[in-house]
Amino acid sequence: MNVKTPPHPGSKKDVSRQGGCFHKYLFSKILRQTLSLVPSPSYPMPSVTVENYLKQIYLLQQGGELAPMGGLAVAVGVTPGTATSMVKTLADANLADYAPRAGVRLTEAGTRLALQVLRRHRLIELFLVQTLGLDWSEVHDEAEELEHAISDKVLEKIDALLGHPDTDPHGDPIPPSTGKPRQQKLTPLTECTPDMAGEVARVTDQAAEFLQFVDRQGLTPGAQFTVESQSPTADAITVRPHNREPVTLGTAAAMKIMVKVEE
Amino acid sequence: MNVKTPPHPGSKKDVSRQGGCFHKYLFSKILRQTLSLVPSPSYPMPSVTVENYLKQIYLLQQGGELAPMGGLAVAVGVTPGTATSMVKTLADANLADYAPRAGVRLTEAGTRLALQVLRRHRLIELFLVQTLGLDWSEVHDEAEELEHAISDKVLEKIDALLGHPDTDPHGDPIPPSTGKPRQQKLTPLTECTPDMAGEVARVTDQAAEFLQFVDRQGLTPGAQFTVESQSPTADAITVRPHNREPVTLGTAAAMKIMVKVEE
DNA sequence: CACTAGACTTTGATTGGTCAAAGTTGTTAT
DNA sequence: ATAACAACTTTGACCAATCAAAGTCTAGTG
Repeated sequence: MNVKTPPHPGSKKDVSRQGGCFHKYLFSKILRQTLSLVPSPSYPMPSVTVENYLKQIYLLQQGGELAPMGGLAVAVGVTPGTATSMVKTLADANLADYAPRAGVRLTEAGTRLALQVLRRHRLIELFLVQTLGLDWSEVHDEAEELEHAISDKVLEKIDALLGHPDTDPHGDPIPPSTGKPRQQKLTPLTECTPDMAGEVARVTDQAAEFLQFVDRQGLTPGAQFTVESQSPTADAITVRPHNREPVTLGTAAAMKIMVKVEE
Repeated sequence: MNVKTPPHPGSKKDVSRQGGCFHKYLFSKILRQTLSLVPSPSYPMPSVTVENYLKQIYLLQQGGELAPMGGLAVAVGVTPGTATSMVKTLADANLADYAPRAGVRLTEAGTRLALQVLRRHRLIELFLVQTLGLDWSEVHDEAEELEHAISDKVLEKIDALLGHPDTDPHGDPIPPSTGKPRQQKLTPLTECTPDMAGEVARVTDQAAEFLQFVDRQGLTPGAQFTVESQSPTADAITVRPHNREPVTLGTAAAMKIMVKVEE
């Protein structure tokens, strides 16, 4: 029994990602599970929209918690009502568990897909910086588009070309093609105390302006620094990157810089 | 007066290509033209669908002729009715001239967009072969997706990386970013006569199977050859690529191979 | 405990893109 | 001239994704 879902009977071309009819698939999947005819045939290509929701839920639920619907709506850029209805669809598809008025969490299948999207996104970012020479402040938006268009084959070529890297230009970990993502144990810069030395590991804000600032100050991932002063009451921390002028950051900014502390 | 079309009021993210609301744009464009407030502000991003229709119309109308609706429907993989209604939309947008029951032709604006799509497609193909090492038989389908996701900025980086090439791996000309595409004057292999020598310049069939065959026989673009025999009645032509075994092709296949004849 | 503000969901409508099937037209053959 | 056919268009429906606005919870606060 062939379970392929003809997207549009009579159409000649493989419309694939964009055109794929996810909802029709759901039907056949439920059928298959009910009848227990096929083990677990890996999901066909979800729509760009579904991929974006999955990715954002993944990013919002970090730590096993439920992602709040409001945050999700903002993250994917839709109204709350739209998010609700889409999340219900994801739940029907067994990609997410939805607790009305509480939030949403990815299932294992959903997590797998989200990690694939994230892997595509981050490999593309690194590729754009490393191979094509774009600035790290502009690659996030580019990757946002490309992550939905690139095939596994091309992605693995890029991965190989880059030497199977494990972080992107912002220090975000690139999930492996299979298996669990590595967990980094990093400290936010806000928790560093004077005289501590460390290395910038990750910048958790993709806004171009912030990234350009970080770059100008010499605090890109890999940069070594020493903490000069820190004061929660003054809401500020001053760090000196090696061979650079010291920089003073407010707590809000410092929180976005994750750091590996020297032992 | 700012003419930007907010895709979804209140949305934070730039939904850009996929989400862009082309029809709403049309409205504002008509407004602008009517009121003569803005000169001619270059079209905003058409949807993936519109891009595909424009590309296929361009490819079908080669020679100033009208592209037939049936052929267009097959080319974009939709039913004839769908093609009709989409072409009407393109005509309303001044991207195409539509003659009911006769066919469709791109306007200048439509042609400009189609050439951009084609440029993206062909540069991507070459990039995939040259930089990422994919086989020339598989890059067409990959590029079909990527051509709608890549920004001008990334495209021009790729163009530079490849040294501003002017043909893709199949010998198809890469349209320049502005201005008219070059016209090659090539001969189909079917029109070659015995003892003529020439060079394969272009293979006008993107089917993987055919491309693999052509590759195995040593008839990829750039290959030198001599015609051994030719007979329209036998519907066949035999050519010998330099340093290779001779190959006999039927007319249907030979027509797909375009050739530069030695003077 | 009763209210209220904010978070969330529901409802009803819209849009772009599509199909199936019925209707129309232009062309060719008899 | 007319019949038949293929190509095309029209019509009515559908689906995914969305929004606006009205409705409903729920967690606090007084």
